[in-house]
Amino acid sequence: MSQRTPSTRGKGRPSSPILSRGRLSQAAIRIVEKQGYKRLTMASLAHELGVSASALYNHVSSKRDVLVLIQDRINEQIDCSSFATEPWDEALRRWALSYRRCFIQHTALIPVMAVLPVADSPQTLRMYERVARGLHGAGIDGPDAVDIIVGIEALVFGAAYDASAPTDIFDPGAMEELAPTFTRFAAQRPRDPRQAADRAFELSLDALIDGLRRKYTDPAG
Amino acid sequence: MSQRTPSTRGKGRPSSPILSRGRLSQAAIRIVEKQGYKRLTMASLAHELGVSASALYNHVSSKRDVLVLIQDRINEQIDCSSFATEPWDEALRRWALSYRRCFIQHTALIPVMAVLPVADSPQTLRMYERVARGLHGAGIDGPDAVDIIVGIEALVFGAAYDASAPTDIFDPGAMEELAPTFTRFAAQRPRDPRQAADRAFELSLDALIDGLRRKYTDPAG
DNA sequence: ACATCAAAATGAACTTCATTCATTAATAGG
DNA sequence: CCTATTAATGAATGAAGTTCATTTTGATGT
Repeated sequence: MSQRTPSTRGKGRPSSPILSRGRLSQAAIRIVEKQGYKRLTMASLAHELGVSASALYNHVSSKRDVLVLIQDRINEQIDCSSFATEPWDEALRRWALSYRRCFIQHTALIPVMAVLPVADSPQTLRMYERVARGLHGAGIDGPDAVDIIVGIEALVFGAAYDASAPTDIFDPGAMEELAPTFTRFAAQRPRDPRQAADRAFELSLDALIDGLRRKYTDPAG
Repeated sequence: MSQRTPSTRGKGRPSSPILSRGRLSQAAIRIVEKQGYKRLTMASLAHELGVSASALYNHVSSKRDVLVLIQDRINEQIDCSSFATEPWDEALRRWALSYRRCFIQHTALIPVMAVLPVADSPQTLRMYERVARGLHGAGIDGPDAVDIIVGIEALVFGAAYDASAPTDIFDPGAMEELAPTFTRFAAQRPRDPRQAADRAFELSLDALIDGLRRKYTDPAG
């Protein structure tokens, strides 16, 4: 699965290391941002780096590995800083908003990430640690802290898909009579699908966090 | 995208219709349940039906189409009946539990479903209608009702992935020192990954619904 | 019965990918 | 300088989805 770090060569030597896991993931992200995940192939990645496709396999063991590398880099951009400054509930909210914002453009990673052992993703682990400490500081411990992380993540992943859904996703087309109530409600949403998705996410996130607040912040405290 | 219904032939006639969208999705589900999504190929599906792969394209326009058909059949199994008998919050809870249970074995469908126009999925539309009516009966209307559906679905999708994650997903391996707090908390979860995932989902679902209850059920009422 | 026409099935070919392998070039250490 | 290791190459493999020209089939109207 994961690769030993294979290159300690050419330290400060004239020859620059042509390939490395770092360059590889950088190039992969470049392709994804310019052309989307459909266009990210081992061939296109190799082309971007000026090598042949088979050369990549000296540094990663599969395309899935490439996706894992990308994922770890994207995870770096998620903002967990609020746990240092805000109450746990507000920090959780900001974390979730940032998390989702980062992954709206990367839904293709979700099936990989969601079942990826944290051991393969150091940045993810760092993120979890910061959140766990934030919750710990608020007196939320043990399995519950992990469950909260997992739950927020689940909502974030699902909501990231929504934001990338097509405009007409709730247009019932010829089947309107099958669902008159739903159709009427759906028609009242914002026309901009992104705005509609944002609204739905924030509604659920606020409700979730409100529920957590009630459960974990002693009402008598 | 979607196909006209092509066969109205052989009604009650001696010759049985060899292929149809119905048989196709039935066979696809059979393969998936016996051998998993990895093994569901156009070739294997054709084999299961005793035809050649190219014959399938007279009934569906792509493999994605096959997945859409499967999805609609699975959606039929989700239990929405509680909206007729229970208060909206409890009904929402039972719906979510059933929804997740149905899709734990079908996470491969999630990337398709999540961005699928409802017009391509009659059973999904029927389900939404029942939920929307249930919420309407509780005085929850318009965009908010849709946003609640979308939010619950998001949580369900994300949580379905969790339940199919490997046992050791939170084992930090060699990086334990990067995340001591998180590691300690994670170690206290149930060993059975399915049980751990169930617990996390129910914790978040309960919190979410509690938050919704507070928002939509007048505390003075 | 028979001719006809459209739907449906066939098998071969095409395309796109990821991945493997034997070989070759280059580099660091002794 | 020699040698072992590491990395890059290009050709080949194989799995999948998809297309197409052609044939088969079955229902329909005469």
